[in-house]
Amino acid sequence: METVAVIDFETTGLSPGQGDRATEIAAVILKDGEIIGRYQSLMNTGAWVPAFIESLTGITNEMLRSAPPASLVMQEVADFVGDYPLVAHNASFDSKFWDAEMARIDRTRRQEFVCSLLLSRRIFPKAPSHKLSALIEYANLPVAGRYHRALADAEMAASLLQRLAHELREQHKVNTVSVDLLSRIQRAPKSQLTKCIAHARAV
DNA sequence: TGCCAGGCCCTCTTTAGGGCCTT
Repeated sequence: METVAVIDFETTGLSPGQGDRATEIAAVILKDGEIIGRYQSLMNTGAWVPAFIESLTGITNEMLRSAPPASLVMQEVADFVGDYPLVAHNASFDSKFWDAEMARIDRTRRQEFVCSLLLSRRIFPKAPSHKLSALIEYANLPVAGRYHRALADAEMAASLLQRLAHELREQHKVNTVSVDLLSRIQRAPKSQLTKCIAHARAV
């Protein structure tokens, strides 16, 4: 598989459209099955973190007061991931925050997102749940740290992505797992999934 | 005025509803 950047945001809530902001970002560069680079930073946007979110993530308003400004962090992480395809667990969430925070520094995303949640639903249809923590346990992957902290979640999403690629190669006999194939699998209707994988197997 | 996420996916579906998943 090509080199990809697996990212994870912690935020003040669920929707940038409703005023929610990022509080932490992590990105890991995954190349040839190994993490070769890590970026992690809290970021100060001035937004208030609700008590529930403080409890969920362990990221407090006090911690963010001394964090670097979001504009600096987003410049750094954008430079760090470059043009590598981005991967996230439930990418519809992270892509919204990525695009919203990038727009604030007048930068635009060029690459596509791959979603490990959508892929898991297709490749591990029998998993009891497709939330990240449940999939880590289901696939017997190591817990990288505290859930709901950006670097730990990004590292676990990266190991999950590798396991999904392994499953495609071993169980579905796909010779070459590419980002393009993953993109097509995550978009494939269930009725066309077998056909999609069979086509990839022949390549 | 009043409400306030939104995309995916299943099903007792498609003229819809509700659960999952992210914080």
